[in-house]
Amino acid sequence: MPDVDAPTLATLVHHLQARSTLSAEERGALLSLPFRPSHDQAGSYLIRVGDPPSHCCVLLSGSAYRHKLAGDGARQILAIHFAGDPLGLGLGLLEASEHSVQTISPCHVAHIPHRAIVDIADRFPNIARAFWRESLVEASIAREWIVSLARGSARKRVAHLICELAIRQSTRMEDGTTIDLPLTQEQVGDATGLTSVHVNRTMQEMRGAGLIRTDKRALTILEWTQLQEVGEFSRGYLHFRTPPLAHLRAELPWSETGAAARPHRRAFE
Amino acid sequence: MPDVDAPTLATLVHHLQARSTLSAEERGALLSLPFRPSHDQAGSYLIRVGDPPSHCCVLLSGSAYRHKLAGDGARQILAIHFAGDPLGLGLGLLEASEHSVQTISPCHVAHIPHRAIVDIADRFPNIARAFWRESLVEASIAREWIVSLARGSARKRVAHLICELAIRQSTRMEDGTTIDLPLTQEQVGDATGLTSVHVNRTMQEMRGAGLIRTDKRALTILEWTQLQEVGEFSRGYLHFRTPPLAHLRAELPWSETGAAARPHRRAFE
DNA sequence: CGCCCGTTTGAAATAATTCAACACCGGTGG
DNA sequence: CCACCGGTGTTGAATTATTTCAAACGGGCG
Repeated sequence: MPDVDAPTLATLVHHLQARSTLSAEERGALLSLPFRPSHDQAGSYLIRVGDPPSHCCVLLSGSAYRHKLAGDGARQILAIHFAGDPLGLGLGLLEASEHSVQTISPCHVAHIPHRAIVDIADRFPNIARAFWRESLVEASIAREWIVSLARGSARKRVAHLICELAIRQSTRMEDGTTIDLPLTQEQVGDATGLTSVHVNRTMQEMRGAGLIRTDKRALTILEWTQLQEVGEFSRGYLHFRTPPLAHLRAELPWSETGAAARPHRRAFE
Repeated sequence: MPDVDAPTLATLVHHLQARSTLSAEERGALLSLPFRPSHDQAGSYLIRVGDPPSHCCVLLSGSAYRHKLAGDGARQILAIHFAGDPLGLGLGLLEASEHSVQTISPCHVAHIPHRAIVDIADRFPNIARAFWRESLVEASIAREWIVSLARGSARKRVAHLICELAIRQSTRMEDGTTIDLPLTQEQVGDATGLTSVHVNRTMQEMRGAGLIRTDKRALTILEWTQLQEVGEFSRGYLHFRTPPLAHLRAELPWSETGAAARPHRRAFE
């Protein structure tokens, strides 16, 4: 029962173009990458830790997360992914993935052999740079998560996660303030390093303060500016080329210089 | 007062070869990259957040860290770097760095123009892959830090940091068990998301338990296996091609399958 | 209808922070 | 030479955010 038109990698091209400039020829080369389409139900593993890497997955629809298991069995979510996101683009350059990728909702996925990824990168230096740039941005996002998780209160962590998902979804949003939060509260906890119980209380508090409203898996941001303040969120680390949507354009007072305001935690020298 | 021979990028080549295979021609091309040497005292900024990227820094000697300021002014250290490490290799592909790099000790640094980095990557696809691989490993390390910081007790976080530094230094270590920990306890706290007070107590406990010994900035690992257990450390995420030194080769029981032992935190599906 | 998953609520336990003071140590200047 | 000094490490006691455990609730779905 095929429920979509013949799948294409157009969403991947769209995703790459959010941060890289591609020529028509390069876009064509990307669109003609060989791939195997699949439809996976919620909870399927797309990449398993330790797997010998054979292919890269592109999400054509649905959402997924990367995660890793801590020693005590707790699951730490490392990133949330939506349609268009490539998963494990550069995996072919490493011996094994050190984390797993699992679908959250039912997903359409395109599996591209790593061989083809490396080939196209060798033929088109600009595509190689776009792929490299993707990895740089992934690293940047991971570092931002480090700051959020290591330094932040529960409120900040949850707010920061919501802000990130909002900005990353903003390229595809119609109604600008309602985003797709495909996670259960337990999964939000796994992403923010909190207990589901505490996530619950935190989100209740944020609802009570009028910052957000939730309805099933849809989350509406009522006070974008305040939410950014609570999450100490500044979108630079996402390295989007395009400006954000107008209604999300509010800027924050936070900046490196401004942040140095707290004196007793002075920087080195 | 030049205190070393004419500086070369040999340490960079050595660093890259820990994870990538390079031909003689490629090594030669890397060694003939143009660069400006500098000597910077402890605490100098090599890269400042928001800087328009102009050059990549290679540490020829000394140590440095990347860091970011949280909204409340607290400093979060994101990575520790030693001689040979390239800092901001791919920065030329982004509009601005989203974090700063600061020297810890006096450092010799080679500044390579980004233009030259991109050029050599375009001419040698295998070097492009090596650079890309560096970014992938950086992202992998950042993700491991996420797990350690979000999920770990103070003991785990500190032990994990020590283990990582030990393995990363092991390619250059003579005495295998004594490593260079160029950080003050406050800086360890900034790296692990803990208070210097708590770092102090935690390290005392680890010394008391006979896991480590410290002498100024030198740290001796007395019980490598136990330290790895405490830090839930498994070196895979560093993606070294070469096996670790013999005395560090002890393997851990932790693995994805083993970790699933704790039942009530079951994985999705 | 009953079941399961996710959410909500409460109370007790705990890890880590905060604040404050003191000890140590190498360097610097009187 | 000693006195002082700033940075680092150490210690103690009170406070707090978050976890843990446990139980109940609600709503969609077979």
